[in-house]
Amino acid sequence: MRTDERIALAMAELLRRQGYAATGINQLARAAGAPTGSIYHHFKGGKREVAAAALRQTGAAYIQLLPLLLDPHPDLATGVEAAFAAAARDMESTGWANMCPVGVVTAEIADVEPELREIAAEVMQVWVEEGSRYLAGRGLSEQEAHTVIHALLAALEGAFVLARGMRSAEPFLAAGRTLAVYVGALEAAEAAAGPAATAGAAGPAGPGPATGTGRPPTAGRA
Amino acid sequence: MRTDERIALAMAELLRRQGYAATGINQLARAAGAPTGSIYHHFKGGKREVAAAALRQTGAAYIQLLPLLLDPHPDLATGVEAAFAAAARDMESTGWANMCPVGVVTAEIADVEPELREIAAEVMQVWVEEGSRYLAGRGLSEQEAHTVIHALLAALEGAFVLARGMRSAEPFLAAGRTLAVYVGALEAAEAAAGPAATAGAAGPAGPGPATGTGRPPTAGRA
DNA sequence: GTCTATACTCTGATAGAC
DNA sequence: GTCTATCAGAGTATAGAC
Repeated sequence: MRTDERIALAMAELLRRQGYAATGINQLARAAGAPTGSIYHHFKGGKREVAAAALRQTGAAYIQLLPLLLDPHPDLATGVEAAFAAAARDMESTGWANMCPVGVVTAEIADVEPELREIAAEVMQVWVEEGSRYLAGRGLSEQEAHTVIHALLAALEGAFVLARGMRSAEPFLAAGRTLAVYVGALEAAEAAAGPAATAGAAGPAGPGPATGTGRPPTAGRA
Repeated sequence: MRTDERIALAMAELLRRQGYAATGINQLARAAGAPTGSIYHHFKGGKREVAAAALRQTGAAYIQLLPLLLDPHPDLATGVEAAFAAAARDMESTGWANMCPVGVVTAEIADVEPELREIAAEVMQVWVEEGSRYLAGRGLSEQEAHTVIHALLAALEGAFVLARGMRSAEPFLAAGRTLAVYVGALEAAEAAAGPAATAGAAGPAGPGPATGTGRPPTAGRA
């Protein structure tokens, strides 16, 4: 692996464990196996530029997990619930430390480091765009895909925080269940209304398992 | 206001804007209007002890908002949606900076400051207990109250993070809508099953507005 | 490109006068 | 209890040999 890649990767790992302010250049150099001089050679902007590269890198990697986790499940609802359970297992196996660096940095220093906040915003915007495009491809309307991806990302980042504090999988499981129910109701409604409009890659995609009431959850609430 | 209260309050304010590591003692002294010596007089544990006091203080204050925000609404569903909308407005009015200090500190330094993580865990545990007790008092079963409060807290903390990064109210609105739909379905189910068991403080508490299908969202999913 | 040595600033914390 | 002066150490960043 190239040196600059090693440095950015080490930074991402440190960011999600201790945040930006608590991460020092010397510590980063040790973790990356490179002297401090190399860091400033590859990243003339110093610590901030390394963090920026780390955020972009992990942001791009994270959104690829969405199709990877949801594609195997024929209906979105069970896929969402399984994805949250998988996130819980992953975090528990790392001692409740493996949070998302983008979330950590945004929470920590959004106001004091405007440049990093801007990058976090770009990353999140990509999450929303690619995520809602994927969900639309799975049969949700554009508007509902937009709502679901926002709620999903919020629930995920928040579950990271709560699970990390309480050292419990329950935030993930509860968030996964409520979202799965919401998405399941949407899917049932779309299937009942017009399954012809969106010929997704999934096979039969009939109504849910034993829950096919075909009732949308009060589409236009507010 | 007493000096130690002023110090803890100033710390809470700094914590939610820049996190723990980036907040210095001198900055805290300036913000609290007290010299550094006073800080160590009132908090012999130094910076860490001040942060601990700030977390406990704001944690206790935040959970009181739950009944305050939900009591005015006869059904939980609209109350939840309104509460998330209120949080979005509050955050927007402060330039997307007013995050929850407990969430910030937990995300930032849960692993590097075990003592503060422990305190955050205690605060969150109180949130879960008092929150689920309140929700049970509003008619949810104990098990569902437990699930809803976990999902609600996760969605809230996560919405803070996303909204702060993207400077958008949408994470709050989307999270509020999905949770409101979930809670609304629960309420409709309970009302249809047996409205006698839980004689809450609410009045008629009939089925939801124009959505009274009385269909539980697949109670025992997993 | 890699690595060492160092300059300069700021940190948390303390001692002690008032 | 309040406040000032100061310490020892860690922080980022840089200069320059290899």
